[in-house]
Amino acid sequence: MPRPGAAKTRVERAALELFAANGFDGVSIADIAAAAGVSQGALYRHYAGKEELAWTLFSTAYLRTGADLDAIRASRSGLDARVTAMVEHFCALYDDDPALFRFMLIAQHGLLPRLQQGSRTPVDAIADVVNDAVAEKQVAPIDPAAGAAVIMGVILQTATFHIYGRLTGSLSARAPALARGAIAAVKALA
Amino acid sequence: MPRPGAAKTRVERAALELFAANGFDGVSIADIAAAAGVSQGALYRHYAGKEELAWTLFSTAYLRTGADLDAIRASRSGLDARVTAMVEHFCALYDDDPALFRFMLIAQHGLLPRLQQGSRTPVDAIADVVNDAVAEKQVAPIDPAAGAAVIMGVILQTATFHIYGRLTGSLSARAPALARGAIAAVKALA
Amino acid sequence: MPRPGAAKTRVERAALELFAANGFDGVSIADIAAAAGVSQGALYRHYAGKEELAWTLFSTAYLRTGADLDAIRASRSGLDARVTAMVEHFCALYDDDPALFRFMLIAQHGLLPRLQQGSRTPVDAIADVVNDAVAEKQVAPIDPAAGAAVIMGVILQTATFHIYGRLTGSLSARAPALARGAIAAVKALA
Amino acid sequence: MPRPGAAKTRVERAALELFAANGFDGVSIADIAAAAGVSQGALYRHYAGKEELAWTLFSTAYLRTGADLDAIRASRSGLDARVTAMVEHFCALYDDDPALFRFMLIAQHGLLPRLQQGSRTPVDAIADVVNDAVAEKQVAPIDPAAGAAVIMGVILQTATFHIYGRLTGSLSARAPALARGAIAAVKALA
DNA sequence: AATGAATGAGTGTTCATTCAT
DNA sequence: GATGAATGAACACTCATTCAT
Repeated sequence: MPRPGAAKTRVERAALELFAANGFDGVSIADIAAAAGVSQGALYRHYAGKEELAWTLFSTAYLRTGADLDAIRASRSGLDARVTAMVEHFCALYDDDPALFRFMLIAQHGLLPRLQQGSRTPVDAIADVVNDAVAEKQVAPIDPAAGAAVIMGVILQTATFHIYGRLTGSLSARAPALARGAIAAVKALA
Repeated sequence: MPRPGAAKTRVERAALELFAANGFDGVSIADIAAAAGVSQGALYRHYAGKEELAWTLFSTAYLRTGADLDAIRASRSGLDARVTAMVEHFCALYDDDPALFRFMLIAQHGLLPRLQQGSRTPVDAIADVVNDAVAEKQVAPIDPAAGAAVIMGVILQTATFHIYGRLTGSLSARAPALARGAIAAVKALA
Repeated sequence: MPRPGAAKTRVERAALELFAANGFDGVSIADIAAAAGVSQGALYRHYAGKEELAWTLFSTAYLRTGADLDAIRASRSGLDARVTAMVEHFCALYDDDPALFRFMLIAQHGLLPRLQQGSRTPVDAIADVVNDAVAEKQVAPIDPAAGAAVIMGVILQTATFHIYGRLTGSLSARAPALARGAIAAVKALA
Repeated sequence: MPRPGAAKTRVERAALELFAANGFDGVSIADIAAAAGVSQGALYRHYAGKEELAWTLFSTAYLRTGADLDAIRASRSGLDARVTAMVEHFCALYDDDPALFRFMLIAQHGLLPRLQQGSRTPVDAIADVVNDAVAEKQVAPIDPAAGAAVIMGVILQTATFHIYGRLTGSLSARAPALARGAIAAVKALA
């Protein structure tokens, strides 16, 4: 007799791991239910369907990350400090829960278009940091989205290489170098 | 009464566009056949199955890109010149055939593990460029894979932003800035 | 609103009759599902696939028959008594469930090789009876398998003729004559 | 440039071997064409379809065997001499072309019903031999079909055991014993 | 609340057959 | 006459979802 709520947590964790490993279409409701030790029907008490389950997992994690980055932006000033902290945050996120990170990386292709306009995504937070830096003349005028692209590219591609085994070891150990790379890249864009 | 061979070409183009837009699992053989104006059975004369069709499209494009980058590396010297030419190459690739680019971006998650060891991928070519630069003391010693990650990240994430509409206009116009960003990022890694 | 478990039984009966009448490849899952009054998908809750369904039906009936013949051998002595009882058993089997008999006759061509070594088949039981008779000098030395062949041939070909309408009436009525024929054939082999 | 007619022969041989090994449904037109070294389309110049090809092979061999047995019956007298010759004929048939024998054994389940009434089958020839023996008081009165069943059963089941490896060596070597068994079985039926 | 049997639409694939060349 | 590309109907099987218990 497990305490209520435990089932939901187990389902979410199982779904996350399976989605991360096999992609959305590579996982069946039967897989998730089996991994979570729950009946298939029970899943539908908590989620309207498979898609909604994935969407809940994704949007929660994605918007949470956006909020975290917003908090970093609010608590620091200056492009260098902010980007450094953000890169560290991403690296810690990856090291703490690679499955969650990989899930976000994979799921965006199918789920990003579903985000309602105005949501604060990680991209928005980073673009705002770039925008601030331009406004404060820390960097020459550039498109904030273009700046956000190179910052995220440096991080995410490094994570991707790690997933595929081209890089090993903790990502956090690489955070300082990645931060330097991201900052240099933004400044060189202009 | 189309001439023979035309069917195969039409199938490949249709498959590429559909895969790029909807992902491998989001496209059925029926979809491809309908888009190509061909019967479903006809597909199986040219490909052993859906997976093999996708694999052929992917590996052809991916290895072709690897070969192109190897050619660029062979025809130039110096980190800056090589990376600049490579970035230009990627941007032109994207502008010429965004569907192909997006397909490669999407398909790697499922198909990369299938590449046989020793194939020359785009990553290998770029990593070799970084390795050369280290050997020639153009940059301080860094892991070639880490260097390749930031270079590819700068390019691919920018392309991704373009796909999702966060950036507009031709990517080639951004090539010089991206090249500067990529080069600066690599040099700052050390 | 049929009670649970009824579906499985109905599926098995429908499959048996259809396989007996049309052969394994002459029956589709759709046929079986329709005859059983069940959806196609429901079949897969009970069996991994069409092949496994046929295999279950066959091996159950075949090994059951082997066990029955072993029991007959254990409960009697002497070639004549044993063969007579076995022939009666086969005839009763045929009369009780001609579809099952015909299914076994047909299915062996595809499924016999799948029997794992060491299983007690009807052939083994009969061959052992012949072997015993040789050991006890009731018949001159012959290959037990050759003896089993003629005994089974007498029975099975008679059943086959009945299936094709060359013989009519209950097979059990013919059992005594068949038993005499089978016994005489074995003894004449030497 | 093979001489005309050669293709048809190669097709028939290939079809026979494949059908014998894999059953009618286990062989595709593509398989046959490939094994015969002929295009798929070419098959339809000689046969209306796959079924007709199988039917031609079967009816030719089956009716030919019937005719052979009729000839044996015509050229000899007495149950013993006739059955002995017939058993020898079957054994020689098996030894000379096991694939053909196995094909006939397998194909009858699907194709026998297609024989038009009045054709002289092997069964008819053997039943006539039994009938003659009854008429000539060589055996007590029995149903000719029942007699034919035991004679054929003795032969065919022995052949079946040989196919499945339960018996080895040439079948012709077993012909005398089999003939004795078949004759004894018929006589014991009454 | 939870189960798991059942559904039915959809999937990738096969294959006998046709027919333009 | 021969070829092989193309067809289209069938096939076994999967799976998200529903619902009686």
